[in-house]
Amino acid sequence: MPYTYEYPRAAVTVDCVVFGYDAAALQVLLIQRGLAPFAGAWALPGGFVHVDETLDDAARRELREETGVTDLYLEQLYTFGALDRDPRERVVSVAYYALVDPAHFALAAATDATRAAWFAVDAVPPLAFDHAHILAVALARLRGKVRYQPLGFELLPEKFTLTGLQRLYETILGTPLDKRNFRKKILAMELLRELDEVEQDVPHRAARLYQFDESKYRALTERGFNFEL
Amino acid sequence: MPYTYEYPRAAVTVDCVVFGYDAAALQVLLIQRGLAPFAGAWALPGGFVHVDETLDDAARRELREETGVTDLYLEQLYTFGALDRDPRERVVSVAYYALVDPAHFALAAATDATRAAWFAVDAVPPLAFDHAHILAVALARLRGKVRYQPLGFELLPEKFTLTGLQRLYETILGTPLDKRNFRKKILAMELLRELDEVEQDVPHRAARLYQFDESKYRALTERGFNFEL
DNA sequence: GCATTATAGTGTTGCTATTACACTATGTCA
DNA sequence: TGACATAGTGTAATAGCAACACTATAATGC
Repeated sequence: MPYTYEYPRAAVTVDCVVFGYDAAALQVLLIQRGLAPFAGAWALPGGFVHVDETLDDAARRELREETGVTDLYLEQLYTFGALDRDPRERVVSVAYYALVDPAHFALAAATDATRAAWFAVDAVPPLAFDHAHILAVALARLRGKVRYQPLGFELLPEKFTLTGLQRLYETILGTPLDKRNFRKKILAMELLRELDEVEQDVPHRAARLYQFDESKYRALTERGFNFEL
Repeated sequence: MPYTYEYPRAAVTVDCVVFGYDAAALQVLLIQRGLAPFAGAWALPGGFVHVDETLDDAARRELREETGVTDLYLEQLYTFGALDRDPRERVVSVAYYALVDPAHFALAAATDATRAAWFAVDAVPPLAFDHAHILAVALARLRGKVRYQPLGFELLPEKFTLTGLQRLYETILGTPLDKRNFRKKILAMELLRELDEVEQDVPHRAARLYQFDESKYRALTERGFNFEL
């Protein structure tokens, strides 16, 4: 049942840049398109916004449908509205970026229409549409924001070692950090709960495990505290 | 000539939060709506995005048409997609925020359809749609961003005094700043060109005028320099 | 023209935060 | 039990930040 409008309209899509951290590299979740345009090419998960769902809902729905990822930190990134981003028609895309621990869930099985896989952010294949550009913007945002918001924890398992956390920050920021200074700073913030557990199955002295304490963070934030580096 | 689509679609609008600085207060530019919905109410300037213009172009066009403002710093803010933001139909709004020196241009004359005026940001009338929310988000962004990007200069005349610049920052940030420390810091950045001119028509010793040096800023930025406070 | 007023302009010091840096401790494995 | 791999820990020098008050200059009014 077709709908009629007085003027031609732009369609609205959402596209999601899902970051994960694994194997000591920052990864991004891509899907392989089954349909034209760009059939066979890799692309960011995403799709058209339904008329009865919010943008956030659309982003979560597309992620669930196309990749199986459900539980994640999700934040709007930017809205891309170049005239020729989609060869079919005028499409405005509201881009989101998301952070997730890849070990925490299984990717959706491949279907006829789509297949999902992780790629290291510095080794992504050519992407459909303007998705390479969107990815670049998302990376810049992540690198900028991770310095003054405790986002890094979203990419790690619930329990992690201080060295693991440091490696993550080194990977995202692209610079080595001093071990003693890093630990001093992080611990001084009192955002971490020290657990009575150590990592398992390592061929050397095991490191103590820590947990991010969301409630402490919220309490501190209300008192004007600012996370930094 | 109506257009037909398979599914109902969201319409796309742009809305602009235009900040100005005058009379020692931060101001926002509003228009009074002539048409339903919200006829007579004040609202952010904005309107529907044409199918053959980018989002940025649409924002600039609406500003020109509705307010007469043409030359300004304009940046995308956030995209609002709640289901009921517009009582007529589903409308997704890409919001922009803009900075301008109000003294630099004249507001567009009132027409049957619209009338533009400045309001102090802490004394705006009730706004149409979700525009009060959009304004709040824009203010938060401005307050956050002004600390690490030299945005303040966009709100001032080309030539300004150091005290004027300090007052602006105090107004936006809502905190008093130390005069000597402020001057030291700003001058140490070497972003300002010191002019051989002083302010005119003041009933006391006249202050020296300075000018923001955009090219110096770009040069420094490329070398990893970061504006702060 | 002199006193008043209003703002411009200017340095130093103590404190805090940041950086740079190297060794001992502990567990695993062969 | 020795070799190994990583955990875990403190200090000193430096740089950046915050706090603070007086003199200089132009205009105005008497």
